[in-house]
Amino acid sequence: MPTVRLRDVAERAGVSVRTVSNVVNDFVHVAPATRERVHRALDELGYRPNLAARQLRRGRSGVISLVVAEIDSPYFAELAAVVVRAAETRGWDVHIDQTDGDPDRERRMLSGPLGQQVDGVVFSPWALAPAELTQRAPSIPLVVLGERQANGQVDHVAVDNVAAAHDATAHLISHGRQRIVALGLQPHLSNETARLRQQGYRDALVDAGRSLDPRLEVGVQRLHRSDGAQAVARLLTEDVSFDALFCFTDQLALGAIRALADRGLRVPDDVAVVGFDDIEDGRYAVPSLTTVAPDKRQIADVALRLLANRIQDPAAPVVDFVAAHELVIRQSSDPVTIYPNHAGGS
Amino acid sequence: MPTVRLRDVAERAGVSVRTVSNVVNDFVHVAPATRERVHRALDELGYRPNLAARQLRRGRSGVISLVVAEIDSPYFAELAAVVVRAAETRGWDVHIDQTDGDPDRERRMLSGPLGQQVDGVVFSPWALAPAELTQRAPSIPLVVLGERQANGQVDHVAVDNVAAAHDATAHLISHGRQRIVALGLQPHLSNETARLRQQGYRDALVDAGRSLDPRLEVGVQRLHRSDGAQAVARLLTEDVSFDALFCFTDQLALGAIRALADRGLRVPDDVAVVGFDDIEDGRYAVPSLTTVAPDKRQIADVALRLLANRIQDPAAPVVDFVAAHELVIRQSSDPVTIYPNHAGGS
DNA sequence: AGCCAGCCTTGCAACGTTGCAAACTTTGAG
DNA sequence: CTCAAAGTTTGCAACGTTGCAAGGCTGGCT
Repeated sequence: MPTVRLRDVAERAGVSVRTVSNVVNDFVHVAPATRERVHRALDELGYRPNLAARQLRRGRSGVISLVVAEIDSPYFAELAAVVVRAAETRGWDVHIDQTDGDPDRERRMLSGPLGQQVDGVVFSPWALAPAELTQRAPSIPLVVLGERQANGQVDHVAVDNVAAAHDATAHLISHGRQRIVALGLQPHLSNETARLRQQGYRDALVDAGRSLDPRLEVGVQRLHRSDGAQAVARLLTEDVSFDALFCFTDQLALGAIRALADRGLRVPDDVAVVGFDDIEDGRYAVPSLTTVAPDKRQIADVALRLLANRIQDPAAPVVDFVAAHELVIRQSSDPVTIYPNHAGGS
Repeated sequence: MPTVRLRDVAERAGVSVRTVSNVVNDFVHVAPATRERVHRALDELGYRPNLAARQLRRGRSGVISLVVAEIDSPYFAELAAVVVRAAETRGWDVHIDQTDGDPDRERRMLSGPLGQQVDGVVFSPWALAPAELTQRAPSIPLVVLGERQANGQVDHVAVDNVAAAHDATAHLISHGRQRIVALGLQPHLSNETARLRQQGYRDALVDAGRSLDPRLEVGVQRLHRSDGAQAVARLLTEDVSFDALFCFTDQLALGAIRALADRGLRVPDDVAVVGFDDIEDGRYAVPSLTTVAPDKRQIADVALRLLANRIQDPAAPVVDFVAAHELVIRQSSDPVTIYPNHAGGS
C-alpha cells in the first residue's frame, strides 16, 4: 500500500505541492482546468490526507473526545450515538473514552485524553466532585454533561435533576402510593446527580405533606441492573414495606422489576416503578417502564454547539444550559396504560 | 495553557532535546542523574507528548478503529466495552466508528477510517458481502468480526453461527415445540450472519425430521426491538400459528416478547422465545431471556491479538478463529427455570 | 503602449517529534 | 599509560502538511 502524498499527486498532475493542497482544501483562485487535472490525479492515486501531518501543521485535529463512565451502559451508549451523529454534521470525529466511574481516570481525562490530540472534550462525570471540574478546566475546551456545578466556570448541559425527580415522585404520590422508595444513592461517590435526584424526591414528599423515612432511601454500589435487583431483594428480606420505587436510572429500575417478579410481586399493582433516562430497554420491557426522559438529542446538539463556541473563543462567557425532560408514563406505574410509546426504533 | 514541548523541557533541564526524548521513551543509556533531572523538568512543566508529531515521525498512531453498525445497540456497546478494555492492555486507544448498517459507509471505513490515522481496524460488517471485504483488505491491517468469508483472505473471529443456531433451535424442539419461527432474516442486505443462522435453524428442523415452512421464516428491516415487535404483531394478525420464536438477536427477542405480552400471550407457556447475543437486558428481562451467548471477552482478546500480529507482520498467514458460544437457558424457553444467571453485573 | 489589479501558482519554512549516526566521555583491559 | 569498548549525549534531517508572502500571468483601463 504505497502511501500517497501531496507530492506524488503534484508530480502526476504537473503542478506544485502547494496547488494540490489548495485544491484539496477547496481554496479559491484555482483555475478550473488545473483543479480538474489535480482532481483526476487525486482520484487516480487514491490520495488520502495524512491527518497527523495536517493536525501538526494546523494545530487542530477535528477530533473531540466523549468521556463517559461506561460505554456499555445503555444510557451512555445512546448518548454516544447521538453525540457521534451530531459531531458528524460539524465535520468532527468522536473519540470515546471510558472511565469505569473511577475518579482517578476521570481526573486524568480532564487534563486531556489522547495528548493534545483532541480539540475539545465532552465530559460526563460520574465520580468527580464539581469543584474538581472547575479547577482543572482551563487546559482544554470542555463541556460538562449532567451534574451541576455551583459556580459556573465550565460550560454545562443537564436536565433539571431536582425538578425531574420531583415530577417522578409527585406522579407516584398522585397515584396514591404511600411508601415510595428512592433507589440509587451513591454515598461513597461524589456523585452530584444522585444527590440532586434525592433532593427532588424529598422535596416532592415534603410538598405533599409526607414525612421522610431514611429506610426508604436506598444506596447502591453501582448502577447496573444487578444493583437494582439486589437492593430490592434486600428491602424485601428486611421487611421494609413499600408500594413504589423511584429509581435513579432505568437500569436500576429494570433490575428492580426483575427482583420483584421473582418474589411474585406484581408491577404496578403491588409496586409501582419509575426510572430515569428513557433507555430503549425500558420502552420494550414487560411491563414497559415509566421514566424521566431527558432530551438526549438536544443535550448532544447543545453540548457540541457550546464546545464549538468554546474552541473558537476560549474567553466566551460560560453557559449553563438546562435541557428539556419529560415524564413518560408507561405501564410500570399506571395500570391503565396499555402499550404506549411503542414507536421509536433505536 | 502554554503547550509544553520537548524543547521547553530540554531548556529547563539543561540538556538537549534529544535527551529528553530519550528519557520520555525510556531509552537505555541515559545517566541516572540526567534522567532524574529531566523527569523533574517533565513534571514541573507538565509535559504531554504531541501525538500528532509523534505519529508523523513514527508512522504509527497507537490508535485502532472499531467499526460497528451502531454503538447504541447493546450487543455492539458491550462488545465495544470489552474491546476498549482489551486494547488498553496493549497500550492502544480505540476509535469507534458507526456505519448505521449502511453499505457505503462500511465500504468507506474499509479503505481506512480517519485517514492513515489508525494502525488497524476491527470491523464488524453488517451489510457488506464477504467478497467485498477480501477485495479491499490490503490497504490496512484488518480483523473481521462475525460473518464468515469463504476464502480466508482476512483474519477473522466469529462464533459458529450455524452450530449456534442449530443448538438454539434443537433446544426448542427438544422442549416439544412444534411450530418454530425464525425471526431476523435480512433478505435486502448481504447480511451473511443472518443467512448462517437461518441455515442452522433449517438444519436443526431437518435433523429432527421436521418440514420447513416458509411462512415461519420472517424477515425484518432492521434489528431493533421495534422490528421484533412489529414482526410478531404481523404474524398474529396474519393468523400464522406458532409456539416458539428463535430470534437472531436478543433485541428482536425482547421486542417480540413485548408484542406477545400485549396480545395476552404468555412466555414461555404459549410461546417460547430464544434470542442471540446475551445482552445484559436479556438477563434481567421478565421473563429472563434464553439466548446464545458468544464469548465476547474471547472475541475481543483474539481479535486484538490477531490485529497485533497482522500489524507486525502483514504477510503472516491468515487466521480464522471460531469463538466459543454457549446456549444459556432461562425462563423464556423453560417454565422450570426460576431465576438463573442472576449474577454478573455488566 | 503602459500600467494596475486581480487572478493564479509557487517556494520556503515550520508544526513537534524521533531515526540516524557522529561525537564526546568514561571505564577497563593489556 | 594507551587504546578499545562501552556508555552517554548531541545535531541534523525528515515525517506530510499548510501559512505566508512573493512571483508570474492575464486582461482591462487609460
